[in-house]
Amino acid sequence: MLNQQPSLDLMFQALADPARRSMVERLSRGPASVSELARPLDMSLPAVMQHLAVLEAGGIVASEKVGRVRTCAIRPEVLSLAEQWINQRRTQWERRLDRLGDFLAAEDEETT
Amino acid sequence: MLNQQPSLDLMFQALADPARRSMVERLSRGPASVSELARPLDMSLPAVMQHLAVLEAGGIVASEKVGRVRTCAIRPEVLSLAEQWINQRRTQWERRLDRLGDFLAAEDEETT
DNA sequence: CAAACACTTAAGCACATACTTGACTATCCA
DNA sequence: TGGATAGTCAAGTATGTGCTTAAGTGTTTG
Repeated sequence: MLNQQPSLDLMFQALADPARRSMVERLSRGPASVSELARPLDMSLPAVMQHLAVLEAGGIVASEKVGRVRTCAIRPEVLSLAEQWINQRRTQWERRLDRLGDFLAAEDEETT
Repeated sequence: MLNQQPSLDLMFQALADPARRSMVERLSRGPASVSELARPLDMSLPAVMQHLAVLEAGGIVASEKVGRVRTCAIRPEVLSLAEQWINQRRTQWERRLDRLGDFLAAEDEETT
């Protein structure tokens, strides 16, 4: 299938859980099976599957089943969307601060 | 007060809601009062206060009350932490892909 | 001083999340 | 073929989230 026009809601939601971030962290070092993702997590396999579903719903991760193993991988372009949203708000704020700084400096200049 | 050593959990959690992102978006254009944040949102003031509390718990926003108005502002350094977490996973994945590409290219070179 | 303003608190409710266990289904391998 | 492997489905439960309304508390302002 491999569709996906993911929402920021689901993307950030997916990243808001330590188990899911641990899975992403593992996947950032390369593809992995479900049980590989599960190994370091102190919870049942079904629980891990549910986390995986949340990551897929957020578009952060894609997976494909071959034989009896499901292999998971990161979707970096979606990760990048979340990154960009944050970056845009942050830099807008910081540009505003800079302009304010310039304004205050100019005003100071004027009065001296 | 102004303490804060925020967790990724609470940061991403805070960003995972459209009302809260709308508040951040508004704040990225400069400080605002609670009712200013509430104006475009179709919900009661108490609901907005609860969203604000989530944003503060995540460290994304700080606020201070002067007289009867509470003024809110973005904490860009915290926003930057979330950004960095994503960026690190994404670039790690992409570096891996690059190395893999190099490897395949070299292998191809060898066999021709 | 009284009314309007800008929150703030508390309580309650519907729905969503993060698990669990138990049972089941396909591969794969000896 | 039969057992181990890797994953999946279905329920059930406890806790968390996102609202609401109703009733406050301080702060201006006419």
